[in-house]
Amino acid sequence: MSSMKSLTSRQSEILSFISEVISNEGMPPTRKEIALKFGFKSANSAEEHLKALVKKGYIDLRCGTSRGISIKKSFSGIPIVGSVAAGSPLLAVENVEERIEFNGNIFSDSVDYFLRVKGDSMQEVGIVEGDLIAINKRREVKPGDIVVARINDDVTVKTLFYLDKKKVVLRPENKNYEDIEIDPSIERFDIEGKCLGVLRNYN
Amino acid sequence: MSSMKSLTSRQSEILSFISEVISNEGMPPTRKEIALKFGFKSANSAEEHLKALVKKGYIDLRCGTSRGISIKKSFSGIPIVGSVAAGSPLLAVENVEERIEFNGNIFSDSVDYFLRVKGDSMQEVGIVEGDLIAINKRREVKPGDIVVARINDDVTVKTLFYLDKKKVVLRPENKNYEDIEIDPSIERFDIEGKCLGVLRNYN
DNA sequence: TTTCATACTGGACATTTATACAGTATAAGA
DNA sequence: TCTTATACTGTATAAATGTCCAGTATGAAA
Repeated sequence: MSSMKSLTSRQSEILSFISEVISNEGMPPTRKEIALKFGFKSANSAEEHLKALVKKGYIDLRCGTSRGISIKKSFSGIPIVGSVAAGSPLLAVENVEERIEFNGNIFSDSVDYFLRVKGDSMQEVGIVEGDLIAINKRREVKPGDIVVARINDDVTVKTLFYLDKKKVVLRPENKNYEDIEIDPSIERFDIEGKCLGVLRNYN
Repeated sequence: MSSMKSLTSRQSEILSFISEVISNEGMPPTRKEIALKFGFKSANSAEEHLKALVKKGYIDLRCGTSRGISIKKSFSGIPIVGSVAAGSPLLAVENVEERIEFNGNIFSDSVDYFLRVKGDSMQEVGIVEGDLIAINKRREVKPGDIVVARINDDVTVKTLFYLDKKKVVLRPENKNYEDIEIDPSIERFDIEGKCLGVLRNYN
């Protein structure tokens, strides 16, 4: 898992396309459809890319079967980000504890990853320790949104209360905690994404 | 939606099989695969069943396309049960407010339906008004489980605290509410299912 | 009674599809 | 430098697949 053969940008595009077609059309594409999408004049180009993806362990091909492409479980699905190592990107391999299969039109935007909630600072809006929150990566958020923010090296989930160039206020949803005020010109501050919803699994 | 053309048992079996193959194999079956499954000696039998399903509005066929079967959204997916009319079965048409596409290995058991939460009686465990809770239909539950129960004509979601033939205690997870004690030999009491998890969508 | 829907078998055939082989060209490693 | 991986075009072909037509048989509806 850690030493994963890297894909060329073209191969990566192909893999994304396959994944996209599966979720949009409900079935994997044919070689011809891949060729059409990328402007290949021969279906064999698609075939060769597929073989490369098999060789590198990203997909399986069922031979003799139309549309017999399946994306290997370990690389499909949406990553669950557990504890975040200080300063590292959220989606760095060491932060991804697992991946889950998840298809559906449940949330209002696409889910880039799930973040496992630590602590009780959001318990009054029903977000509790261990919950998975669905995150869409974006910089633009508005007051009232529940956001994933990075303050210096720490990642936190709070309600955005106020935001301008000189001042940011993040509000915990728990009477025992106080608002966090940040001056982005002094402290390092970044919006990592917006919380689209919550997923909790009992047992 | 309400006056849905009914399927014959064979058609229903075919539809279930298609749905099963899609979720297991990641692509719809061919006519031949359907024929194989049901022991038809001709792929045309499958073709005719597919046409019947199209005619009755349960699926779409993309012509000339291998495996071009798609189950119509309105009949796939998992039902969301909103307010429950007194005395009616949870999954009665009038109680289903919507359906959502939902595939994945997220919950510990299969989700039969989602129930939309009313009120704040479970807020201390992070289940709040408007949340969807994933329910698995079953009679057997144990203390500690969050259950969907029917007391006389009312449906309620609570933590099961105690259960024997003469006494049942359901516990709201909110200090403002008191335990509900039922004598199943006097009151009508049924376990409708177990809550597997929570789904919440902001915005 | 005639029609129609259901549920099949059997055969035929055009398309779709997977997939091999022969090339061309470029860039990276050994 | 020789090899190997990448990224394509072009051609070919067997197998898979969709889909039509002609039957048979049954039961329900008109």
